[in-house]
Amino acid sequence: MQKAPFQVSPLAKHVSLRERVCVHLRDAITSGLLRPGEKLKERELCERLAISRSSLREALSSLEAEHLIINIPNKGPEVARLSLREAKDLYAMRRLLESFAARAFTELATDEQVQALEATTQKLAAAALSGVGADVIGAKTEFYSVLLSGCGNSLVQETLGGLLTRVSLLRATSLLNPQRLPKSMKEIQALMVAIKSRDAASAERVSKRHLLNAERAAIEAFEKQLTIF
Amino acid sequence: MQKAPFQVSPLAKHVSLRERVCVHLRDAITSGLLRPGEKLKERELCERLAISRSSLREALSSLEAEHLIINIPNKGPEVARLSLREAKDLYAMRRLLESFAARAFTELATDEQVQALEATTQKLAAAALSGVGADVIGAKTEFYSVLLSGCGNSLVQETLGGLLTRVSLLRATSLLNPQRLPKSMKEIQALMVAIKSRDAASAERVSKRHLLNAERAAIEAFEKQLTIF
DNA sequence: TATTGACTAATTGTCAGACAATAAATATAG
DNA sequence: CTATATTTATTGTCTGACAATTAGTCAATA
Repeated sequence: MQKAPFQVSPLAKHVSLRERVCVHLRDAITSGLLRPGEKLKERELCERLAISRSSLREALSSLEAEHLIINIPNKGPEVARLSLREAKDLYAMRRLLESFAARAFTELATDEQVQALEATTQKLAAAALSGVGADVIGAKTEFYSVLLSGCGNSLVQETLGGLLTRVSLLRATSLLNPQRLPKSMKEIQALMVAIKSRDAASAERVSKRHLLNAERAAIEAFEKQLTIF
Repeated sequence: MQKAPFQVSPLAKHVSLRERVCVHLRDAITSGLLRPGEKLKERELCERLAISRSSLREALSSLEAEHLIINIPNKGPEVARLSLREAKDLYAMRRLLESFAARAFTELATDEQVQALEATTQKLAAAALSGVGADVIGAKTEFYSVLLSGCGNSLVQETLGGLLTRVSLLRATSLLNPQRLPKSMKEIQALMVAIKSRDAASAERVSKRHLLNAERAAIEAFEKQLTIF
């Protein structure tokens, strides 16, 4: 080695097992591998993850605090399910935080960050056209990652990130219809325009409208889904 | 020297021990019994709470997810400390959520709920005059309890509740100066007026202004505190 | 004196196993 | 076929263990 690294990569083993388990389960939930309402048996999970019950239960405690799972006393944890009421509350709050983030990003982001956001928007557009669901989800995640990290408020960043994770609980119930995708895409591009022209007030407005539409579509799908049963 | 040993209240046997420990530690933190930066030794806590390490660590996992404590790898958990940056972020988000709650309460609350809020406001005013800190804190907690439970969005209710809990981390560092109390009180009464007259837009405005002032005072105290060292 | 280094003690992260309490599943009686 | 009794599975909690890491001690040396 020419020169020793100034700082050895702080990743990997120095991350506690509990944290790694958290991440793993979180991913499994958002990716739909674990579905809402699915029961999580401790013993089974321990075996599949090759960890002890202590570590698993600590991770579950954290996830429960994030509302990704709920713990039913003496019955055990299961993947959280969103009721219509909760979905509405979630969207209301998301509207609040996300329009704030959009405005703040417009005001604070560096030109490079705006450019990076533009890049993810184009990637998202491409994915939307290609019709590959996984790509759309990935691009959307990336879009929000850039937007949130440039909003200048890491609390909002984290909280909104958590909300988006929970929204993915709806996806697993296929409540986000691809039918809306083109319209949604146009709204996001409108937001991008507002951001590029550094029009904060407009960005906030456009973002709010976008989320109102998204909520309406989700609620509609939700109710349609309920009438099936 | 150890303080008086706390003990987990034995009430409600059907509530898990982990949950009771969570509540207990949360109270200890918000009440200032455990101060920001204070180290939490597992063994010691186990003894004082008379519980096993498993239960304690599960509770700590939850509290860490709430940002009430932070876990330093291989060193153990300690009560969270708020940086200036974090305090600012926190106030920004609080402004967002609390003004929303004020507006929503004004629009949605029943007359009984408005009356209940009015009652807590008067209790708060009395406490402010009496000058007993604990009473003020108690009344304020009650005020927010009524306000939030009437805002029609339990997610906002819970999230904002969590923020308020974290704000109490500043109190422990005596960053909330009683000097501002009279002015703060007037602002709250102005909010109450807006709510009683069912003027939602005004309630939102007044709430926002109130929080801007509160933030300014907190930041000022924060910086003054820093210059001491 | 201050720095280095080695030794010791304390604390955390993780595991394995135990057991009572509770819920689910099954069998048995009416 | 319903209702009760019994078995079984699973959770909630406790105890004890051990390696890995950190903190504290203290002597040796430059």
